[in-house]
Amino acid sequence: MKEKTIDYILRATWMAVTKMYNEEAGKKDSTMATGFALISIDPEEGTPSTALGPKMGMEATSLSRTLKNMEEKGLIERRPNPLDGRSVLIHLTDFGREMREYSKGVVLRFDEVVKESISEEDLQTFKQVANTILDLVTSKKIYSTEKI
Amino acid sequence: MKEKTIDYILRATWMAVTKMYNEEAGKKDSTMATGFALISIDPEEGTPSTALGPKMGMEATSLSRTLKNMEEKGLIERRPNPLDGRSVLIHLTDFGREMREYSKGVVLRFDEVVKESISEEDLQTFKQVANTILDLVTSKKIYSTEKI
DNA sequence: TAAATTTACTATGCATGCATAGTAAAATTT
DNA sequence: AAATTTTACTATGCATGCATAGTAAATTTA
Repeated sequence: MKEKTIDYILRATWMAVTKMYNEEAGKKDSTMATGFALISIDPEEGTPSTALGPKMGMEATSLSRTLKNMEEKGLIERRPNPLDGRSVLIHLTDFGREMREYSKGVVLRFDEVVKESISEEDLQTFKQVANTILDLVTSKKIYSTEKI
Repeated sequence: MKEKTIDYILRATWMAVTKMYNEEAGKKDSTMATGFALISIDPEEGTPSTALGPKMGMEATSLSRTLKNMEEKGLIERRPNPLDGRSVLIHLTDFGREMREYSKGVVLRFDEVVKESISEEDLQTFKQVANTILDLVTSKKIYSTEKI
């Protein structure tokens, strides 16, 4: 049997985690991205949405749609930023705070189980390799940039 | 600065790879999933689509749509399977074979650069950790299964 | 063999990722 | 200060992932 490639393994692993997170979120009629956003929003004060994207690793355009859905679900309110007319401040509702706790629990539980199951040293290697791959890819050193 | 979580790192890395593959495929008006499918199709004889999904790690429903798009692009033909009236056999067109070579090049190039940049030992650890996470997730041992 | 079940797809809907395009406000340049 | 550029969104479209539902053929069961 052929050895699986790095990209295959990365994809399979992330897809499985995605599915698991969406299932856990789905138990409370939520989604993975909503959970990530909830966790990134300050529960006490308004969070500018510009702060959320980089924190979550989500692009502004995807985030905008997620926040719209979250507002429709009653998880957040988008209020104008008095300091900047272009910007919005995200405030959690009580329901949002409740769901934030749930989402944090899901993510923490996963992290705990991973840490129980894999040695600290192997996890460090894993993170370092992933970061190296990320750097290789984002530094655009792999392919030429010309259109063919 | 807080240490990034495993899920964050997995997601960021896979998303970067996805984007890169889609960019490379986009240079020839193709997509990542199409490239993966092309690589999995036998260039010489008809491949039953039941064989493709597991090989690519793609569910039947996603694969079906991808194959439909590929047929519309002229990359493949779907022919009836004389041995089974439910099944289809996927045949590459000449254009499909040409694009298959291109897609293989993209994937191989990535694999080569990764192997040049990361030690064999670290890569093995990376794969092993990813597989452990995959097992943890797919064995459903992380969360209880009740709806709340 | 007839009925029930399983298998192999196909269609469709939602979530989310990226790309592109557009708007309005802020910041910068001239 | 006016013009230009940048920034912070928002809207929308396509690709792809999963879920659900439906169809037809094959297989199994009774």
